[in-house]
Amino acid sequence: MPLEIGAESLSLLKVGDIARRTGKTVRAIHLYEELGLLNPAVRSKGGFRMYRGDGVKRIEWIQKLQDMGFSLTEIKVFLRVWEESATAPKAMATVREIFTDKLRETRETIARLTRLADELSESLAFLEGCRSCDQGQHQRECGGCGRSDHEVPLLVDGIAKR
Amino acid sequence: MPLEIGAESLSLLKVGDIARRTGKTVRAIHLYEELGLLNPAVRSKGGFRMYRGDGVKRIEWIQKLQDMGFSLTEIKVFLRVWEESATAPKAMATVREIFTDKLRETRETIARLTRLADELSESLAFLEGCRSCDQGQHQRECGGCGRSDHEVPLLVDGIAKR
DNA sequence: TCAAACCCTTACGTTTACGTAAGAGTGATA
DNA sequence: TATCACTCTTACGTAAACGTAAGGGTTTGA
Repeated sequence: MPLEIGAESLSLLKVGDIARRTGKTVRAIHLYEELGLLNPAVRSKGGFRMYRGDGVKRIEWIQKLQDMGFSLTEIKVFLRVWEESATAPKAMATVREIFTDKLRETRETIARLTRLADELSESLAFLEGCRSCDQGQHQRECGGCGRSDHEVPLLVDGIAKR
Repeated sequence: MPLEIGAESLSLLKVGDIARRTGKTVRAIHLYEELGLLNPAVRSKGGFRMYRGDGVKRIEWIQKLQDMGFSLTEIKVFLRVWEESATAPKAMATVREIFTDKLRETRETIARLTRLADELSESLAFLEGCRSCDQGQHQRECGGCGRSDHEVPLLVDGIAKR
């Protein structure tokens, strides 16, 4: 008769194993548990958290949502909504809603960052002209060059003020 | 003989004025001063901070850099580098460097967010198929439908686990 | 059975960009 | 001169996502 404990521990991972496989720290995993994002499958009789392989998947999922800009608290809400949905289609509908919102938000962020990148490019183009500035001029006298005010981008203009 | 004080105060702004014109709070402006990002032009004899109009520009500049992802501390370094550059062209070279770095970083962020948006779209497309799921099925039984594992996006798969 | 390597809980620390409150003085106006 | 709105300094509070340390058990393998 084989040892049940041995057979069990073959497929169960300790928190440190999960940490290594996900790149997270043990502390982070503990935190996720405190927040209700991930529970160990069982505890060893000594109290060790024992996880199944899908614990790794759950953490990768959390990571991805974090990358998308969800806070851990939002992720928690996400899970609760899921768990409280009586039927699968209803649960999926909620998930679709959340994802749709986040997709819109992400696209807005992309648009905003694109505008900022454009501004940066403009500023850099403007700064090219500063190469030919009188080499001995002190930075405090910057602004004294011939370039008219309205062509100075805000990103550059703000520095020299004061 | 006109009152000098009157003439002065005509063009000087109190911290509350600056706050209103920039949408920042008084506390925030105080913080910027603590961090060395913005100093009042003078103090009234009673100790009130008095700013010139370019204070507003400086704050708008700070706001823009924050939008770009600079921390206040980074902005401070930015200003110090500028102030310590002996000549204008040298100062501008440093600014170009910082902006170039940030531009690259911003583009990387845009690329990352674009990939995430794509993943979201994929997941949403997948979830369309869940509309036709057996209406009575409980969410806990999700995954029992005929769809093969490898076509389930991580963003969806991670929810149902555990 | 012993030791090294892990794990447990509890709880305070860290960073960022302010929020908020207290107690007191200032400035412009009636 | 009396107000009332504003401002001053000082200093503790806040939210997020862990980091870190302390004191003490648990596993596991030699």
